[in-house]
Amino acid sequence: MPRVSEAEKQRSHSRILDSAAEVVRERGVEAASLGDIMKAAGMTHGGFYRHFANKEGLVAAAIDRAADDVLSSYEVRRANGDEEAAVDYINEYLSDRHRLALKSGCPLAAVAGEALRADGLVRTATQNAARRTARLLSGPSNAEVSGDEADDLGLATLSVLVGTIVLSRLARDEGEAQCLLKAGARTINALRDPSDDSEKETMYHA
Amino acid sequence: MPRVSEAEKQRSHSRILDSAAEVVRERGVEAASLGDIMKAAGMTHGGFYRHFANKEGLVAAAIDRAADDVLSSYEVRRANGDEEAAVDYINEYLSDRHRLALKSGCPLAAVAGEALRADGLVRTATQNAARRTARLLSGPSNAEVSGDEADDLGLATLSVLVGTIVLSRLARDEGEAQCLLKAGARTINALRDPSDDSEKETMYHA
DNA sequence: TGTACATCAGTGAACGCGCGTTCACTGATGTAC
DNA sequence: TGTACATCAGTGAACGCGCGTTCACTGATGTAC
Repeated sequence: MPRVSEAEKQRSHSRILDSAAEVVRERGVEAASLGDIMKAAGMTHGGFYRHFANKEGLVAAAIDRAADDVLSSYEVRRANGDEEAAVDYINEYLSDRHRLALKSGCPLAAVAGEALRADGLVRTATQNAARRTARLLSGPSNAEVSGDEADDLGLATLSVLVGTIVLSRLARDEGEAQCLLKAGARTINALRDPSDDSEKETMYHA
Repeated sequence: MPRVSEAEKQRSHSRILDSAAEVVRERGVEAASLGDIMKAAGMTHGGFYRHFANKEGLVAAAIDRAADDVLSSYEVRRANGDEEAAVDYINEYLSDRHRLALKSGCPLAAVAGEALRADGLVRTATQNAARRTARLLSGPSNAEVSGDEADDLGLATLSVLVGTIVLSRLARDEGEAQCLLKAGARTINALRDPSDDSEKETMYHA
């Protein structure tokens, strides 16, 4: 069959990336084999190196792609001044749908545990995903609220989201999973809700 | 050299378990090889099967052991009515020492990301570690506070701890790591501090 | 517009490697008398 | 208390397996004339 047109090659490239973004999230970085990824992309393993330098390069690109998949639309909304973007992201994040959809969910929740031991491209890609997500979740900064404080809210929210979804996926039954998701939502309310009288509330009555 | 006395065998068993508890937390479940674990225990790989049925059995036992290492003393304090046990555990958990001590730290933070994809003994051992930790962190239940609500506080706190430490270990520099740890501490204060006026405060003025 | 040819995307066999596991072996341990 | 012997903890070579990676090959694509 080969060779194939340049347009076809780009489509192959996309299919490999999409496939990797799913398989890496579903199985984890190490357990995701190039053979499985290529098979899911409808190709054989030998063609892989026409598209990526090595597995590390693919995984890093796949994490970027996964982050795009889950974040882009919310980032656009927020950039357009939609103040509900973060809230909607949080609600989707703590949903049953997300808990059960490992392969199409947040890449941080799927690979952070491995990435913290990695270096090079995979670590960097995961750090970037964390930064983007924290930024999406950060509070508005203005005259009363420094950028640092706003960033802190993003990091705090992200920590709750990641910890909650990871533990809910580990839970031994549905009930425990539901408890965790609800507890996470309550924690984030305590963190972000203006009715909270902690120091952070000042961020929200601008 | 072989054979070796029964007492010596027990010591070997302990060394393997200790070694596994460290290597599994440091490298992760999959990346922790029996060869490395046995070498760190001062033995060769062939002797392993006199002690454990297979790698899965060792890893599960190692997670139990790691949970004992980090939890036991706090569990004893709490069982003896020491109300500071949970607070001390939280402070230790969100410390730089813990962030940098992956191999002697909380096994959940080290393996939860892998365990959520596992089944069998490894998943169960990790779930047990989560339950024990959540219980340690749960609020006191009494006439005013149901056991469920107390448990919820434990799960909520645990989610914050795990999410925070995982992300702080992934952080790209010291500053970001510090921000995360501090943000986690603040979140937990908002969750547990009596000065918080959210519904959960009632747990604390008994 | 055809023709000749270099390029290169994709195939599938092959590679070395490290893994978990098995096994024949050794010799001190524990036991039966 | 000694002696003879079965047990078995630990060794190190060997196993099959799946992995990431390499490579000779194919034949449609893209290009030069």
